[in-house]
Amino acid sequence: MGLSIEKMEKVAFILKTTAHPTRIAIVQLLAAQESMSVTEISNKLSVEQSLLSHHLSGMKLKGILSSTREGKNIYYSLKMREVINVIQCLAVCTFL
Amino acid sequence: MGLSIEKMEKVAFILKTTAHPTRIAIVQLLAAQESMSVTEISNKLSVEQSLLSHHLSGMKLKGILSSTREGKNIYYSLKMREVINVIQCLAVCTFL
DNA sequence: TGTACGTATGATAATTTGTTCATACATTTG
DNA sequence: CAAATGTATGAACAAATTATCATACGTACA
Repeated sequence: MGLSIEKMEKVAFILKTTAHPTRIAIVQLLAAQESMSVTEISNKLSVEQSLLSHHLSGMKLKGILSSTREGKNIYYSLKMREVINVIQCLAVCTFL
Repeated sequence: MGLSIEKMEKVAFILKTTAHPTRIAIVQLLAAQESMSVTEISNKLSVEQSLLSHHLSGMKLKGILSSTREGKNIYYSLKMREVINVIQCLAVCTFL
């Protein structure tokens, strides 16, 4: 139970990376869909391309997502699947 | 699985409230200890009184903690115990 | 009552995140 | 190769968080 300071910092880091409605929505999509292109995600979520790209590359940098190019498209998918549980954990609270 | 926008915002809200090393440390303490005074927490974590107080009242405002006064002291305790799981979820990842 | 202790509060400063916009890069297709 | 499509990037700005400081508030006790 006693996490080290270092570990707490890492956990905080990942939590921060997840703590945004758009990014939660991205995780939700990729939890259900294995992989999606930027345009697909952008349409689904109605988020402007550039902004979405910033979110995506941040999440990738931090190890939450991974990406692979296929022709003109780049497909993102969920690498750190634990975040699904993290979100589910809270989403399940009826009082939220 | 398909969370509403509203729910995603609420989840993000709680995640944000947790996503900080000091606040994670606070949750850890109160997961193991039921309740602690501000001074006790401050000593344990070596966080300055005023800063700690800001963290604590924020977390209280957002429903994560609750507090009760006992004489000169104010004791905080964990109200939303789900956050323990949220943290545990990530802390368990060996790659973190 | 006044002094000491524990805690909160509010202003401000410092830092970090989020957003927008213009533009660049990569790939495919005509 | 030029044009079109999909995506990334970087700068500039806006907004939110975090930290610091001074000070106020509440309670106990001499």
